[in-house]
Amino acid sequence: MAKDFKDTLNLPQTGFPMRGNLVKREPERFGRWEKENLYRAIQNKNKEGEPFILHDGPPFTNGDVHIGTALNKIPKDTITRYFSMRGRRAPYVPGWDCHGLPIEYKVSRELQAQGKELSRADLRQACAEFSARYIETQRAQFQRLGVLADWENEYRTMDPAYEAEILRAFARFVENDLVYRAKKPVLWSIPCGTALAEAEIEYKDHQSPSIWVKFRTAKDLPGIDGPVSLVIWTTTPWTLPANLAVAVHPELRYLALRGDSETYIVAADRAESFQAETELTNLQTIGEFMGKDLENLATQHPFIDRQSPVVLADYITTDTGTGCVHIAPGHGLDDYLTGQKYGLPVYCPVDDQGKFADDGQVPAELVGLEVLEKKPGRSPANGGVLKMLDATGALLALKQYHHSYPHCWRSKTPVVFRAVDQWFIALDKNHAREKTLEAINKVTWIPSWGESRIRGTVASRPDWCISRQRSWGIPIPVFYNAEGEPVLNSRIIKQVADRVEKEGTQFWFAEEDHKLAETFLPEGTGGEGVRKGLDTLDVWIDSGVSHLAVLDRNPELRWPADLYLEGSDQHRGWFQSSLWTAVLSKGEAPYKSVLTHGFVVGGDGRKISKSDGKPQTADSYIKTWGADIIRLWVASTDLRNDVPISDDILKQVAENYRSFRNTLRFQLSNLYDFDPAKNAVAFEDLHPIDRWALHQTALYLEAAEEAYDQFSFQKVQQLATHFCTQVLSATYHDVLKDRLYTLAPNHPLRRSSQTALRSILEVLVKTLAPILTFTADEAWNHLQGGDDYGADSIHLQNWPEAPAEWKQETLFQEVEQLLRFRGQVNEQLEKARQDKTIGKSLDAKVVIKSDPENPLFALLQGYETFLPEFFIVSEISLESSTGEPTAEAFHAEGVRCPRCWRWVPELVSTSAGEEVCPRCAEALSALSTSS
RNA sequence: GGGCUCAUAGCUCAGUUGGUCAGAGCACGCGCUUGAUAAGCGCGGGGUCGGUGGUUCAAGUCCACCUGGGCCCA
Repeated sequence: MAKDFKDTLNLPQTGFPMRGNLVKREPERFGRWEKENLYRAIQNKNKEGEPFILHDGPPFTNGDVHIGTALNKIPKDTITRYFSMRGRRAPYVPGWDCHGLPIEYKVSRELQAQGKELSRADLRQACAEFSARYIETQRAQFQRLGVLADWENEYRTMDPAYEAEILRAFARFVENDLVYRAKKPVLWSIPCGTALAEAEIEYKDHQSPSIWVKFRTAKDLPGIDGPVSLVIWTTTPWTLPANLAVAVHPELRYLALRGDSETYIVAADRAESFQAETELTNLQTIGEFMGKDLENLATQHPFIDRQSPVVLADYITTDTGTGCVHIAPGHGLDDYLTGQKYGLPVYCPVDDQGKFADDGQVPAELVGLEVLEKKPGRSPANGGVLKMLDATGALLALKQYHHSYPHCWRSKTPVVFRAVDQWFIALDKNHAREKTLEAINKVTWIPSWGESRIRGTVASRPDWCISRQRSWGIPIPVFYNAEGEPVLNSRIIKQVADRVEKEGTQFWFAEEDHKLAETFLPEGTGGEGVRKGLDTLDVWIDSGVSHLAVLDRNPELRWPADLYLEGSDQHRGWFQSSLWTAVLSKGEAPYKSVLTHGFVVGGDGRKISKSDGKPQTADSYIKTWGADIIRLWVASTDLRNDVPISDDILKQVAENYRSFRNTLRFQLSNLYDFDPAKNAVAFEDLHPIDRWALHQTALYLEAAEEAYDQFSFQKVQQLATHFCTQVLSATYHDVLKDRLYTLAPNHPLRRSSQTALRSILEVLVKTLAPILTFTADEAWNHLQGGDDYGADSIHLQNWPEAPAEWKQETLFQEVEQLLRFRGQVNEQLEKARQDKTIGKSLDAKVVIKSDPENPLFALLQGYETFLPEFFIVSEISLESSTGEPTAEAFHAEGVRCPRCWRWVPELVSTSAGEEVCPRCAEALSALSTSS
């Protein structure tokens, strides 16, 4: 019998499945968006809107999309979708960073494994193909994340037009006289005759001679009789001919140790070890200084007629050595920087072949000796230096030293630090640094500490070294005459740029030197022996001028950008390189605001590394969870900090997703017979509970909007979760079921609720759309036509608005009070359930007793007829008593209606001879007359 | 080692200018429902707010130091 009644109910109906099957179905939906060119349609919709320009930072095209890259791309998509719904013209032009060592390195390795040696031009071709391949891969992977962008007009730093812009920017720097040439130490592979980057270095165990060497002070020290020496320790004796200084730590204590005939100065913390290693006995401490007291003291080079001053360096540690450090600015980065501070030359007497040069300073005995080891541990240069030290008596001790030492990945030989001519951009000329710091002031940094972070990097960075001894990049268009003098000229660079615009940079590498010189050099200045430069530009220039190459050139965009959005590592990287190039060329920052996010870490809060075998590509997560789950994960976390990911976390996100999905599904399924045009109820006729729900919806919308405006997606997610689980599912929807299911389809109360539900669903689905792009679109189509796909996409809709009338403060406060009391009622119902007095709450009658003067009681009385439905019980009895209102639950009296399951005093017969409650009888009668 | 930064229930997070702020959701436990059902509802147990020491009548909330994590440098 009961089953028959079930057929007379208005039970929910929908084709919107409970389970999303995201992994399988999302790609279909994205395919549709592509086919219908949804991106373009959105741009057309907002053609007249106020622009909001998010400028995309280009990812490296050297592998699959990392989950961390997804963390960057998803918020960008969310933001542009949100602004697009708000009617702003928010184009999203994605880009790719194509040049650079990581790619060149990978390609070189692959070629090496195949036993191939390619020319520079051919290697570049292979790199270009590699990059192009990964652009295809990554684009598909980004699209799989639901990223809707102008993929037809994406920018690539290896596009000829883009490359030309890089060169034009460079030409401007040259024009402004900012580019200069100077030596700087780089890692150098002697057999390969080339500079190496950190990525091309392998660390291996190595045995080096470690030596303790005396640097005698040029003058005697006051209070100390006889000769005094600072003792340095080094494992690279061959760098001693290039020694120009001895460094000490300003804040370390140093001791003067008296031996038989002379005095040694070493750090106090190293004195014991010094005595042990040098086997000097009977040393007595006769003096003590702070390192800073020694500054500028002159010492004599042990075997060259030259003085080496004492300088200060705060990177000195007391882990090894003597606390006195041999400084050769041409042979080490620290040494170089220290040398810069003290105005020391960058002296490097070792030539390209790794031999001591005959420069008039290197002792004749050493000239021509090779640094590279002939046999393990046998470097002719080291041997020569040791001999000289021995001869002058400067060598205190010699020990073999085992340590990890950098080796060339290709030749497997130890690398050396060696100063090479490089190109720099001067950052202090024309007050560029001050201007840049000023520009930082005008930018909005989110979070605010981003400002101090970039300020620190900008203030402290040395001049920008822009040349790289690499192949895969933009050539620095410079010529060298027979004497090795560079010809750097903005006019030539611009001419090269014009040709690059037509055919790319490949010709520079493919064509012979003299032919290039004939083309670009003024007549008569070419001649014999002219060489083209083979250095490439630092790739940070490539991406750093994107605001010029993209924002300025794409007519849909504009300069400066409203927003840059990248990981916090980019304060030193792209944010900074873009800032400098913008200030140097336009005098202002290229962005109005900068939003940064943290990094993906594991569930334990530690960084995810390849070695612990956890998945790292975005695809690996998409394959098991689907894009909307990953997008919701992004929206669930505090992006400003580290963002943890783990299976447990994603499981939790998936639960959260299901609660959204089921909320949408409940609303959709209860609107199956609702046509707003025909069935909508006027606002003033809506039932109080429906108006309360609309008030809640207005509050939710307001808050969600504010959160979106602040890019606080996490807050959106929390608001939406609370709205769905608490406001809707646990309260509003639960209360509504009785009237939605059991009343006649056209009953005013049912239509009232459906009217509200429809409005609420629209707000909910739209506010979720920027995050749950696929699911929101799916739900929207079901709402429109009752099917998976429709002509209309949620992403073409405008942001919802809550009519002012939705806000009914008085009524809202009343219902909120009732809700608080509902908590008390639920406690009593629970008690009755535990006592087995009732099962479902509809089995209950609730007696509420109170002092009749109590305002809450008065309120309850005002809503008396609604209370059974509101508390989801069969009967409410309001009784006078004393004190605050209290509730007590009993089993309901009377009989249970087999149709609506409420307990009523008595059942009535229908025309069909069935026994139901009067309300159901009415509903059944309405049904039979309508059918 | 330096710059910036984070640390609240098992998990993701709220906690404005210091004083009922120790909260939410999820997970977990116990029930109910079987007319949102690989769903829904109710109730409940969980935290000395990373640690130590200060400032204060009063501190997750301010200060110092320490521990651990992250990004970037060295």
